[in-house]
Amino acid sequence: VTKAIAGILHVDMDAFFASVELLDFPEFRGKPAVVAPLSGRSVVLSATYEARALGIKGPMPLSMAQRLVPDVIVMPPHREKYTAASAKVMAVFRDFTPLVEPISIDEAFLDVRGAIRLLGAPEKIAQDVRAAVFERTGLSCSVGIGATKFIAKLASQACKPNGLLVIVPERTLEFLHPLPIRALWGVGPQTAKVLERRGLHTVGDIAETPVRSLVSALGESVGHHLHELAWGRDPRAVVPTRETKGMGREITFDEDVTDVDMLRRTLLAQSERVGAQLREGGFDARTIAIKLTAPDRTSVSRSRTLASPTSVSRQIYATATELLDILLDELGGAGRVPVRLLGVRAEQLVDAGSSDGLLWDSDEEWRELEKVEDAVTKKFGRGLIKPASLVTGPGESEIGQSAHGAIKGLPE
DNA sequence: TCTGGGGTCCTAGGACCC
DNA sequence: TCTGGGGTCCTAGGACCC
Repeated sequence: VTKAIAGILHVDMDAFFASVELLDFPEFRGKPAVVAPLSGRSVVLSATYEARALGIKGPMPLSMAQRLVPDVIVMPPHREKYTAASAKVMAVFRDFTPLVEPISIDEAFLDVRGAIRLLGAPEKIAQDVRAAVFERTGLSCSVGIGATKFIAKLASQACKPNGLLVIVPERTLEFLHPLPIRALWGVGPQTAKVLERRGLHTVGDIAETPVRSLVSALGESVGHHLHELAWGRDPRAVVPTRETKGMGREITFDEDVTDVDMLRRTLLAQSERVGAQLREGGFDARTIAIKLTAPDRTSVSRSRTLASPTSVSRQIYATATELLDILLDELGGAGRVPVRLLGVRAEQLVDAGSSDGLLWDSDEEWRELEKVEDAVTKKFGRGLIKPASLVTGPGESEIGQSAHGAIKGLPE
């Protein structure tokens, strides 16, 4: 056991999407503004601190935010800009230590314990990181420092925005125990309800509760984990690379959809994207899953493990659409099931090339595709796939292009 | 006009194998 | 003919994170 040093940094960008947009729209600076798509069931993806001060927060429905602040500025999202800004920021982090673990598009852990002799105390490093991020991107961030990932993360939450906070090991419990249970990583609305019912309100309450009663209430894994966190213990290391477990696409329709052709068309477009993403990452998927939610937001999923892994979009689609047919039958029959959300996921990824998946589609699949295309074109007056979904680039092999050609060429 | 989309991890039952 | 227990895979569902 090494001596505890507060040498883990958690860097969290401030109001990331909104701040990136403000680089392009400086006239909105200082005003309540949010990033949200302009679709029917949109939620707020990011809000400036001026908007938060007026009560807008988190993934709140846009309609609610607009009711709260009628003149709130709504900026539509631009994912590519956030991806690019994120890459820049992560690159800055790697100038300070190779031990950078991105945990989302706008957050990362940095283990700087090995850089202290070279770059100075963690607090000094954190200031330098903040300055470098601002210099290279014009964006501000907050940095929490602690002896563990969890404490570092809590510290960054506590000093937002544009802040820096060190929690030294000797004062960890003093900082930790008064916090509400929701502050614990892994305590969401459901777990909080269970704990509150038992009279546990603060992290200190959890710490005082015997592990066995936490385990009996929450299960083996969560029970133990929370008890450890409540004592500031978190053995998880900062891991720079993690393997991808799965990838998927899903969409919530503006209005519930019962039309089967529309559902299939959606699965086809999603399968295209998932296939392209698999090929880009050099993966084949062993398992294909679909997910569907009803208007009341209950969700069901069906999955199938394939005889041989694939990254071929049309194979993904063929599996997905079969699963959809099965599911619709179970739920009341095709054309009679209103669908709020539909999605496809590829799971159990293996390295492409380690498998002997089919490269080309069968005549049967072609005919199936043609039928769908015809039906959809008749119904909606346009083809299956919007040009935007035909991603080209390094990930798009001859397979993707064959799909491209097939779809563009239909119907002749 | 009250709830998105990208993920990860855990649990639990049944099948199957040894 | 009867029998236990452990391990692994598959499937479905749920909670959580940002």
